Amino acid sequence: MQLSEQEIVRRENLQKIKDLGINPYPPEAFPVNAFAADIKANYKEEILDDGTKNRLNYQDVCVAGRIMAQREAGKAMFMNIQDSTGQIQLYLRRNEMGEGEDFTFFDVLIKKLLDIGDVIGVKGYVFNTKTGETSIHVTELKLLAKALRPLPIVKRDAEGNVHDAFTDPELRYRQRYVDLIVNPEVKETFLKRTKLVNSIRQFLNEQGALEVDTPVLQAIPGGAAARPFITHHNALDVPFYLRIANELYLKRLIVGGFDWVYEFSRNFRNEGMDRTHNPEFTILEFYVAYQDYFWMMETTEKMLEKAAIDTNGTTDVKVGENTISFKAPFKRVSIFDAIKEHSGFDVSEMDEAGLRDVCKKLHIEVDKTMGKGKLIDEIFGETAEKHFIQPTFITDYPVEMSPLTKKHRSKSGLVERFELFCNGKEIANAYTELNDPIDQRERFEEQVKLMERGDDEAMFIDHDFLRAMEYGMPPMSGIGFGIDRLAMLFTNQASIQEVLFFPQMRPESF
RNA sequence: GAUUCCGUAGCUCAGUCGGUAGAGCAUUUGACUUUUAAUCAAAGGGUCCCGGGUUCGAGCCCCGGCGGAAUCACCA
Repeated sequence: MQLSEQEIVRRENLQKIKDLGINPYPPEAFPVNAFAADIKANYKEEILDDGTKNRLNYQDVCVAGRIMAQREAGKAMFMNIQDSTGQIQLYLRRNEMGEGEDFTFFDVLIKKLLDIGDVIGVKGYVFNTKTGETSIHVTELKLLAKALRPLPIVKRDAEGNVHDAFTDPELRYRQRYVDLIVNPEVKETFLKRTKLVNSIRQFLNEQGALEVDTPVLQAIPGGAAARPFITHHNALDVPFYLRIANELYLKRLIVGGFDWVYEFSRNFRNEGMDRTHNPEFTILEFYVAYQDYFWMMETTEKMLEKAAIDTNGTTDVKVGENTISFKAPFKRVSIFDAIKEHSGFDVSEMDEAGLRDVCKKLHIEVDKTMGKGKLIDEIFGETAEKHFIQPTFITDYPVEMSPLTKKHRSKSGLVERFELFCNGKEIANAYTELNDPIDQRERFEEQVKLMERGDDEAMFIDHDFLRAMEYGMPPMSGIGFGIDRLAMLFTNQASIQEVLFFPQMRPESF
């Protein structure tokens, strides 16, 4: 291994620390009793009549964290350490750190052998410096973990400007741990993502929904139209697919008698990667017996309004140039009205030839494998989709592109389906679910025809799913939310890689 | 998968017309007992992503590859 100058110095320092009889990776617990952010927010002191200070709290703290900066000042020293809540300054004095006249600990270990990046624990008392910085006056220091690689040094000045920011996306994503250490706003983004997920989970649990787990390894990759990853089970000697959706399993559970089930489903799709697609991603799906897609729209509004407030404290979310309001209710527009409004064409009564003609006039590329449904979807995607910035339900899709959806109660050729668009992107997809097993079998057979026509994303027939439906599937409504995209919206990130801790990358060679 | 752009010290970046490789931070040595982008003095640190080619001479020009980003296609 080729070591840099700084790595060699740190390895030498490690050996010197061992030579001093100090374990650079001690096993025993360190009794942390305070955190940087709490101390800085809550420390209090008063000035007495004689001018001396009376420190009121945090006079016996144990704090652990990573050294982020060192400033030597003669026989004293300042450090910034960073714990899970933020940074706080340490103040150390030579004559307080030794035993008697032996100042080895301060002169050698602290001044020479500790480096930026090392994890330490300190005991001491809190005070305010002359310049007003709340700091820990350290009386004891313990090395908890020696760092052998130098961190990127990011500096922030008094105005809050960042200097020498660690920005290279490749390094940030491949070494997310470093990104999280030196870029506090990255940590913020992920904390928000978890707040969002917690809010949704809380909402669903309070409504009486049941969180469940269903198979990731599936013999038939159902519930969506996408290319799957394929793997192999050795003992059974059969192929398995990583799930592209969990829809058909959740519906089986509704057959089994649960009224409302949900799952945050990690799905896998073997498709291109870009700033809105990662090969593995998270969809929240839930299915609710005896409800329809109108009820689902109202539930979606409630859930997202709460999620916005829980995540950002307000229903307004700033995304790039736009401010998006998640205040319920959301607009509802049928897909045909949306197309008419943004393309000028009324495609509601058109056959496949008419649709192909419209595509030609709009200069939309199509191929022979596309059926009526896919053509309509294409026209919508090219002309209308990007205009829906505020949350909008696009409703009543053509039957051809919705093989799992119940036919519309009053409009022939359509199904009871909506997609929720936000900032010009789809973030949810919901149906009044098809529960007629004869109809479902016919729809699957239509998919087989599409497959034969060359559509490699058409759905497989899942015979066990049909069997379950034949036992009697309660009417229900179901929905899927793109959780990563929701997280992007709520954290104002333009790239999915910014809301995934470890986005997929080409494997690194060492 | 296609196109465009990018790859120089641990990090962030300069590098002119093709002519001995530069800065700030970090590192090392020294000074400083309330500093905070600490300051002051000095020093060290490079497979210029990899491999070819052109040239007397390549970080720079040409070709191929690797990695990343953006746009497009597929998709959520």
